[in-house]
Amino acid sequence: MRSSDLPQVRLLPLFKSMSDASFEELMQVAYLQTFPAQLDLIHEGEPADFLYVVIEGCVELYARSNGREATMAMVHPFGTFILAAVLTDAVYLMSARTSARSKVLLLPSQGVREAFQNDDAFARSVVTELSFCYRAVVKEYKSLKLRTSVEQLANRLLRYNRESDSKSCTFELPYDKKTLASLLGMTPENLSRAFNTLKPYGVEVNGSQIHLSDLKSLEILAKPNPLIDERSK
Amino acid sequence: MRSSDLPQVRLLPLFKSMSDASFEELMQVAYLQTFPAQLDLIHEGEPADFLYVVIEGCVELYARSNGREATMAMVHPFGTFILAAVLTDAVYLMSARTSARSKVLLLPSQGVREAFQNDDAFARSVVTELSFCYRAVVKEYKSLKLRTSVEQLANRLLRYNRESDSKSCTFELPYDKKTLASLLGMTPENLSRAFNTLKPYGVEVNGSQIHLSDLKSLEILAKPNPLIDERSK
DNA sequence: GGCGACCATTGACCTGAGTCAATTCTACCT
DNA sequence: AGGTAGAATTGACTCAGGTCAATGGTCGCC
Repeated sequence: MRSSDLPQVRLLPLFKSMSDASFEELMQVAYLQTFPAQLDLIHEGEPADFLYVVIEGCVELYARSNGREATMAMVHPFGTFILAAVLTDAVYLMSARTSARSKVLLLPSQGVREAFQNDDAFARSVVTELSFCYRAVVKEYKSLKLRTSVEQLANRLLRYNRESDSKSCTFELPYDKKTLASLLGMTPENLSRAFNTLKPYGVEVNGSQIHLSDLKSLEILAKPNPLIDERSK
Repeated sequence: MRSSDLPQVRLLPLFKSMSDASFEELMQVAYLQTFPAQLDLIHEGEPADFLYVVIEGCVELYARSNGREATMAMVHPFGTFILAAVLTDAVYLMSARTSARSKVLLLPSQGVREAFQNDDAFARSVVTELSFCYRAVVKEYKSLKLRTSVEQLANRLLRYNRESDSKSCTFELPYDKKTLASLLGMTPENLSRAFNTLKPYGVEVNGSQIHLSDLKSLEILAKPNPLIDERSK
């Protein structure tokens, strides 16, 4: 790992309050690598050798079973993945591939567990991050169980709009539609139809450009729920 | 809390390696209560005032949104719930009600967070428990996304059979069928039909008694996956 | 013992979503 | 500019699962 990258990493929430000693020790065995898009990083079932931190780009977590594949989550800077497996020295439950060209920090599990033991501040950051990931999955699970496809898409669009700081109600979809469909638990065909269903509610689609011309009516349909849709809650 | 209950609690994985001092401090503000069945304990959206540990009985975690309700998980002795909300001082994401008459330990959030800060052994147990809960939800989420209703039911039956130590392939359903249906993400009517679909695979139902007379063939249908169905992985 | 409430089951029907196939669109490559 | 591969869309069809309604079963309670 190049020392010029260190300051950037040092400031991440996960490492910010760590002692200098633990940080240096951990970074001595860490790798910071840039991967092209669509590269498989890990496979479910493998022992958790590394903790991953996304520094740039975007990583897709997915899983396979019964002959099917589904996108489980997308990880953006500066999220981690597979923290629970690393801490309990278990196997990965999900596979991961880069969705775009991405810069990723790899921390050997053993080192993470040692730092966790030795550095209380780090331990606290880890618990915060773990709780955050946990709650994020619970929200996804709730969304899938309690909403129809159209409601899921509507809420997703409202969320992307909220998170794009533009006031114009226009934004880019962060992933291609195939990935978005899998993330929402549907087929690309059905996503396409869901967009059509939302047309009367002011959802205008042009490639990956979305414009929401009638927020009020879209919200009535979507019934957004902070306990599902707000990242921070 | 009665002091006669203390030894039992002291031996739980979560508290076993805690220092005597921290344990006593935490227990001084704890409640151990027995609740009748079908009693609401907490509601999603409320601030996380307590961490809950199920000592006896069974607690159902459920959520509501968009006019629907779904069972998210069942908690058995000696599982905890709402740990992530307590640690991050957030609101509950799920509601909880007793499914049977249950003995539950209530630990004030503030006390848990203090013990977490002051007692490293406890902090480690907490992280283990949190990771375990996290991975359990990921498995549920995978199951829901990757399996049909019938596959879900088949795997659930195989699991209950595995966990009942009887060699006879006969066991009791742990909850009533309504709850099981909601847990598996379907209606009671459809659960009933799913049982019928499984009849040719040796699934014999008599009220809440289940007998599996052809494990081989059921497994071929279910395609069990350790990364979804094994609690310990 | 009989009543009532609730759960479970079954059937008929409907709807949402997946599948398959054909077509269009887009981006990229030469 | 033309060609190609992959993505997105559309239509027709199928199927899984939900809804509604009727019936049967079980349990607790008076």
